[in-house]
Parts: sequence; C-alpha cells; structure tokens
Amino acid sequence: MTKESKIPRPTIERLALYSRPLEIFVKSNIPIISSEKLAELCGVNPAQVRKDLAYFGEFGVRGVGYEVRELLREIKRILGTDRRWSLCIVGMGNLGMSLVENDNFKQRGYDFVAAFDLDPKKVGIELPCGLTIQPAHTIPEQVRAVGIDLGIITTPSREAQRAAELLFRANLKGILNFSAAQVRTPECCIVENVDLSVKLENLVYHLEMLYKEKNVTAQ
Amino acid sequence: MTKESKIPRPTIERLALYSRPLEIFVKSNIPIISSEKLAELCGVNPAQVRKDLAYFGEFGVRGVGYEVRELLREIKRILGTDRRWSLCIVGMGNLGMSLVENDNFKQRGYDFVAAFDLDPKKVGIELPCGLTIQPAHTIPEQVRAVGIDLGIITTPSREAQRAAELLFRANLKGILNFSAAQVRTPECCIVENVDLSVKLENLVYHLEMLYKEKNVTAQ
DNA sequence: GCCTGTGAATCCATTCACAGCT
DNA sequence: AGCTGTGAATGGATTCACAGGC
Repeated sequence: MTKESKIPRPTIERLALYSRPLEIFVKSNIPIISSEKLAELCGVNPAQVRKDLAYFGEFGVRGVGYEVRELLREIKRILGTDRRWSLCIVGMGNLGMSLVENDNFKQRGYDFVAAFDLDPKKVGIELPCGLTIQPAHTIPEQVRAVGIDLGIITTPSREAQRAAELLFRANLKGILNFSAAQVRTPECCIVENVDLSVKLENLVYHLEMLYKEKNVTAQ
Repeated sequence: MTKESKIPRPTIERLALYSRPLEIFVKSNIPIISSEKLAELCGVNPAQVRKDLAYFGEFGVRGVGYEVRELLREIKRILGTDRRWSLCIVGMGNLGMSLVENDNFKQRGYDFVAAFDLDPKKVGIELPCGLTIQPAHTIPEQVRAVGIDLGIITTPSREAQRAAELLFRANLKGILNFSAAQVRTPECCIVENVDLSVKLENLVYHLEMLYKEKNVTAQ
C-alpha cells in the first residue's frame, strides 16, 4: 500500500549497517552526524546514505546533518527493531548452541525462548542459558503457548526442510536458515539464508583473482 | 587480465549456491541436469543460471543439459574450492568455538589450523578438535610457520579492528568478519562481513511489511 | 523437439550534480 | 558556507526471446 513496498533490498541491509556506528555515537554523546561521516564509517557513498534515508522521510537538517539520537530511533522504527522479538531455534549442534548462548542477540532485542532438536537423544538437555531442548514435533504447540516471532534453523542440511515445515505449520512467517539447503517455502513466508560456506567460497574466489592479478601463487 | 575480472558479484555467490544440489546429484548418480531444474532448486531464473555459467565457458550441451559431474568440477575450479584452504580464527567465544568444531567446513575443504584469542585467560585452553588457543600477538609468526590462507574474526566488535590488523600484519589477504564492526582494510585485502544481527534485522523488516500488507499485527 | 548460449530489452541500484534550506 | 534531498545520468544485473546445435 505504501511507497515502502518498493524500497531496494540493499537499502534495508544498509539501514541495519548504519545503526551500528550510530549506537556508538549515542553512547559517546555525539549529537550530530553528516552523511559523509556515516558513509565513511560504513564504507559506502554519501549520496547513498542520503538516498537510503530519504526513502523514509526527511530526517536531516540541510546545512547541518542528522541528529544522531533521532536518526537511530527512526531507523529502529523502520526496521522494526524498536521492540523485542522472540526466537526459537531448531537444531542444537555446535552452531545452534553458540547462538542461544550468544548475548549479542539479547542486546539487540532478540530473545531465545525455545530450543528444539529432531534427535530424541538431544531432548531434555538443559542449556546454560536456562532453556531445555524440546522435541521438534512440539514446535507448533510451543509456538502457540509461548508466543514466538521468528525461527532459526541450524540443523544439518538434510533435516532443514523438515525443520522448516514444522515452523511453517506453527504459523511462523520468518526464518533464518543457516543450513546449506534451500528451503521450499509457502508464498507468505520469508526465509533469509545464511550459508557460511558460501561466504567462504566467495572469499576464496576473490582471493584467487587477487593472486592471479599479481601473478602470485596463494601462500 | 582476464574477462573474469568483470564477473558480477552476485554470479559468484550463485555459483556456490549451484554447487549444493550438484553435490547431491553426484552422490545420487544423476548424470545430467538442465538449467531449468537447477534454477528451480536454487530459487533463481533459468536464464540466470545459463548466463552465470556462460561467463566462464560453454559447459552445457544444447538440447541436452549440463553433465552434473563435469559442471561441479568446473564450478569448483572457478571458485577455487578444488583445493583445501587453511583457516585461523581469532576470538574463541561461543561462536568461534562452534565454528572450529563444525565439521561442515572440513567437508567443504577448509581446515582450521590455529585458534587465537586476545584474552590471556583463554590462552592455553585445549579444544575438542585438538587445537590449543594461542595468544593473538603470535598470529604473524604462526601464520608464517603453519601456512594459513584465511582468517576468521569472531571477537567482540570492539576488538575486531585489532584482530584484523594482526591478520593483515601476518600478510593474510582474506578475512571473514563475524563481528558487527566495519573493519578498516588495506587496499589489497578482502574482507567478507557476516553480521548475524543484520540478517535478523532484515528478516524483521520484511516480516513487518508482510504484516502491514495484511493489516495483521505481529503475533 | 529440446535445451543451451547470448544479444537486446528491461529492470533495478548507485552515483552525480545541483537546487533548496539553515 | 555547508549539508541534505532529489531528479537525471550512469552503471549493473536480470530477464526475455530467439538463434544455434544436438
């Protein structure tokens, strides 16, 4: 309905990026920031910063810059991070464990409220954070009982689809998928994929290019 | 020097994506795949698949499709994942721990050969994988001694720059940065950022859009 | 007939450059 | 004078549509 429907995807990604230095500036009581400074800190073009922000309103003052505190508040409102979100996670291997125990998430407004695993042997284990691993088939009832906003998949690839379907069945609309598998989703759901090996492979490709350019062999 | 210098970035990302189903097909002894099928499995457009591949050569047979085994081999060669890469990691908190212990990486050709931390209290701890946590200031000598290709940063944000500088000083050219901090890099280095909260914030934004469209409130 | 490879067309995103406000 | 907001220009990436080869 709104013009917010045709915001470039990369813009959203950058808004989250901008909020990082802004948080630091709020703590340091720096009141004003220019698009140039913010751009530099985030490694983007100043015009890009201004355009990104202008999609959502006029947050700056010409000749002056942006009021840090206000800008951060606006960005949080836009992203939806001005409230807390509750998460559940499926797949309590190493990665899953490290995510529930990671308190960066809590600081940023995300609360893990349930942990699941498909493997019965894992069920019942109590985690340092206080949660107890639940069997995955109870996802739908737990989501209803506890109220959960988002699901995270940290299962092995072959189980990712099953995990996803349990989450969909529980009527969860947003999933962060750490498995290497592409998950088939109903239209109305949003899946964000984070394949860590893909990231490494990107890095490796660009490194090789670098070495070729310089006619140097890797290590 | 080569035409490979102006390959679209997204193409590289997708090549890694394509390799996932191909690996499964190799295991299942499926000999041929069409761009349409591969596209469907990866959630992209078939023309996209063909164009991505065509940047690097003519791997398919008209009227037939792509030979799975050969295509996978070519993609690996292109990405540089046809050999093993050795990794070190700085920052042995929960996330760092889970990454070194994660054997997905080993399966994909990445070997952790050293683990570092800036905190002296962490130094000396022996990890289940066999590595012992080393003090971060020894990074340069270790990299030289052991031969390391890539660095991974899993420190808290405030220490990310220090970690990065130690890695650069050790002459490492590629870094995967999991911290929320933007790292200042020398020209010749490649840093890939993976900020997990950015991913969550994207998800949250798109979810809110979804709810607004339907005039439904979250949960 | 079928499916790849690819120029042309379209769509999207970034950057420029300057008008407009303080 | 300084910095934002924004139309216009540029640059990239995706998709179309069909020619080319099996």
